[in-house]
Amino acid sequence: MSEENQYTFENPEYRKTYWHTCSHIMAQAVKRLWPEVKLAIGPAIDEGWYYDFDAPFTITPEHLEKIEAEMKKICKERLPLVRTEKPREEAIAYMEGREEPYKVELIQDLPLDAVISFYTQGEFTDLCAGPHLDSTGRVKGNAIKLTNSCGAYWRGDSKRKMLQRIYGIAFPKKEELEEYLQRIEEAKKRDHRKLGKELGLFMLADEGPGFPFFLPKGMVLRNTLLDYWRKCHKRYGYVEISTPIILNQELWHRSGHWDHYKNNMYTTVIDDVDYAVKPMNCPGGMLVYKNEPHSYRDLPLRMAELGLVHRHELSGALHGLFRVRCFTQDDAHIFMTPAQMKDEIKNVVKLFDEIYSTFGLSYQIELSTMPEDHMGDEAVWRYAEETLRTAIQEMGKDFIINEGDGAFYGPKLDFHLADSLGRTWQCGTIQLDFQMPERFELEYVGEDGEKHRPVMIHRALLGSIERFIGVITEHFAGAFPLWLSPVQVKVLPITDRAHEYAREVVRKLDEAGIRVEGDYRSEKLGYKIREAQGQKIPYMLVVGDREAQDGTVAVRTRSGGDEGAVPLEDFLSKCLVEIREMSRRV
RNA sequence: GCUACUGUGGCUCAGUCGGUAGAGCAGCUGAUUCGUAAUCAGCAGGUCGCCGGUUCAAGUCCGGCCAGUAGCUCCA
Repeated sequence: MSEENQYTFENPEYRKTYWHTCSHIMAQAVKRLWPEVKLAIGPAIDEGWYYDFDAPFTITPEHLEKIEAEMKKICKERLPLVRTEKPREEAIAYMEGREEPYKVELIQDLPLDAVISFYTQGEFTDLCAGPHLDSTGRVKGNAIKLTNSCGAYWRGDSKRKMLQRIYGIAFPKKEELEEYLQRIEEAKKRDHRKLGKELGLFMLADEGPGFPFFLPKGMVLRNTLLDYWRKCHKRYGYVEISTPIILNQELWHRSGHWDHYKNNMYTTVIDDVDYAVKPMNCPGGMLVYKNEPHSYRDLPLRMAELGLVHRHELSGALHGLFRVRCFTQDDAHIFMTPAQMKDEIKNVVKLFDEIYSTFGLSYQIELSTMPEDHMGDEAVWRYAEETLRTAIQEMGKDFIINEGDGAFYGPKLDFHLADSLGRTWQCGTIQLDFQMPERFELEYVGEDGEKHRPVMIHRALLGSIERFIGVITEHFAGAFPLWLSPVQVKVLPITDRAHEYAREVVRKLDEAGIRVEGDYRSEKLGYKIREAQGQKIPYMLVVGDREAQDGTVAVRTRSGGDEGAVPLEDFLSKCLVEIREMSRRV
């Protein structure tokens, strides 16, 4: 990092320091206004900071305004921030004296040899490792915005007290703050819930919270996506199966799901026998594998399934298509010999890369390791984790480690994609599983004529079809590439005289396999364009007397406007090329 | 599930201090035939999320439930 760059806002380290100091200023403001409020923690985050408080009243937007005003004052006071260190007992006594029980708990939980440091600004002192700006005067008081307040559990533990969290953001210049807030507003317009409604893609009903309905246009999108998915999977050597949605409870006991996942499972009774609705597809896949004997020559055996699963998610977790209670996983179970593992993982990642890049999506990989609630012994887990790690390292991929976040049957690589507001959602996942083959006693006959146990990969690429459609809706802001657009071309006759020719254009495009509609209403051209534009239809073909005469169409794109008249045949062939190439041009 | 907030025609939203609901768009009908982002007129459409309470009177106040939103927890 160059010297002059060190103290600019572009430097992420400096930015974090700036926001961390803001969080202290906010806590100081809160303590000045309401001394009875207790302090919990207040770190800088990727965009801004938050601070958790235990307040005897509900924090409302009016409170936030008062806090902002007080923060402005503190900035003007130019209070120097001074670091001090205290020995453990003294530190505890100090925070006890200040009646800050949460701080006392934090200090008590620090390792015995930890350096315990404090930062003081004026009358306010907080337990903090730092670093900080040297003065509250370095923070621009009128470029601070407290964005919202909400509940948050103390130490992230849902069994402990719920505190009140205030989120804030700040910039060195007021214009930058306004620009940031503007950007958030723009991003909200791309929300897939809003676009899904406007574009007629999907709906949710009170009669089934978390159970999405697909509307005709959404169904075209979904089917087109799946056609593409099937083509790719065939090329990568997958076969496709389908397994039942409901299977008996004995099976779920055998798979381990009952022990580890029953809180999220829907159950039913058929002829006095207990059944469960599948929350995952694997047990069905195991039964298919066991349906016939396998030779090492068959491996790796890649069995894909577009499996509809149901999971009882907490009501507060539901979120449009991103978090639902029933969804279709583009699942696959790959059975292989231990020696094939690493190559097969790479093969899966290669397929992921191909499909994600078709949409222009970038991802972040997380390696999730053994959770507390797991099956199987640790050595096997560590071996599986190591295999996943080396496979992606050898492919030159970056990843972060998510300690203890694996599935109960094995570690996994998760592929996270971002939504319009930068929140990331797990889509793809590659999970290595030594447990399930054991539990289901899967076998294959090896070269040596002996029976061996295969290893298994569970993987989902899009993750959930629903979630993925939500992600690409936001990614494209509803303006899907031509090949994916529910309606690819809209023909707009200018007057009734052009209707006959318009119908001919529609027929020709339709026969060529283009998804085309005509707008024969008695409305002005501008009105029809406005509506087609709002529906983000890639191509509008304006046809009037001139076009009917010449056998042409006046092409208008949703992004570039009027492109002039071309012969219908020329438009059609260009269109077909664009679809075939799955271009992301428009 | 937790904390807070929100819920008015298909959509977006008004509705003051409690006095019995309003607009624009969409829809329908008619007129208009108009060349690149909204033609005009008329009509129709709401037990104000649901249940209960307070009151002479509740969209409005109170309670409970349901659903949604933000975040937490959890997760594809």
